[in-house]
Amino acid sequence: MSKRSTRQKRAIERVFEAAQGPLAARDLVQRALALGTKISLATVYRIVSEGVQNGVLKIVRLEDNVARYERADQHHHHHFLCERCEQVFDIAIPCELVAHHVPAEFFMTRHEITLYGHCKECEPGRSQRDEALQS
Amino acid sequence: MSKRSTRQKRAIERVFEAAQGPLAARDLVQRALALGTKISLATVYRIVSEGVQNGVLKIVRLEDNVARYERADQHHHHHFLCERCEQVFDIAIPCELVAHHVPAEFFMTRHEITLYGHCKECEPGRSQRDEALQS
DNA sequence: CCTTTTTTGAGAAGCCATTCTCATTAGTGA
DNA sequence: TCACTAATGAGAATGGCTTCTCAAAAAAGG
Repeated sequence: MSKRSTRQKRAIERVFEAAQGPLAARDLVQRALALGTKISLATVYRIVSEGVQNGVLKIVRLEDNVARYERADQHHHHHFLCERCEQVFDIAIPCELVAHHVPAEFFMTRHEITLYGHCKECEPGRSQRDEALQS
Repeated sequence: MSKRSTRQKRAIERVFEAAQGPLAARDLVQRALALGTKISLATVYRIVSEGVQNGVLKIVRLEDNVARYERADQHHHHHFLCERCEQVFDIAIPCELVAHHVPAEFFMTRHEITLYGHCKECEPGRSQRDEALQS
């Protein structure tokens, strides 16, 4: 479907390579910008949609109602959502037992374990997003 | 805050007593109706909002981005989302280990384990919601 | 039963992530 | 470099859950 290589696509690719967890559209814009590539939200959505269709990317949805995207080639893992900076980090938790505790009347196809709390960078008090808004 | 006992509030209370898992606003309307009490979405939202403020109810958000509500007095448990009928069921999974596998740079305040698949009532093929739309 | 005041219902409005539109920009192959 | 298209950007539009508005209904206390 994608016929041309563009600066924007290359930037998004680099952003995903450096990512430590799934990224929302707005994060992708921000990080591409940080790499020196101007890109719009519309373009980000176009690029990740195609990635999802190709099977290159996977969508991760947590309870804050924004779609995040991660590379599909990673091994199984879980997520930690920092409720201050709203960043998501990949985490490994052994989950063999999950399957063993599913009642017989359910057919499980997949599971998600999500941790909530705050990350190292975030001090208690106010969110980084708040800080960003003030400066 | 709530000063009067109304048919609607009593119905919602009964619905929560019979529930096997968290319920979305539209489910509450439906089930209250099934009990013979007409109620509007607006009223349901008002009632559950107050319940959440009082600490009687808790909000559960899964990846389908609708708020569901459950009684706050339950012991810790997890959820199974049937991707056909979109109902959520309570499930118990031992989760002591979760806390032990959190990397030191994170401060976890809570966790969620969510299972996805389909429930007993739902045969593969099409969703119950689709069926409901057709009839 | 009556009055007072809260609650409800229906639909409009709000909110926000995501998608669409279309004029402009920029890959690509020659 | 040129011409041809595909891709992008800005902002408008969409969609769906949730909240608001306000006139009408219904608790509650005489």
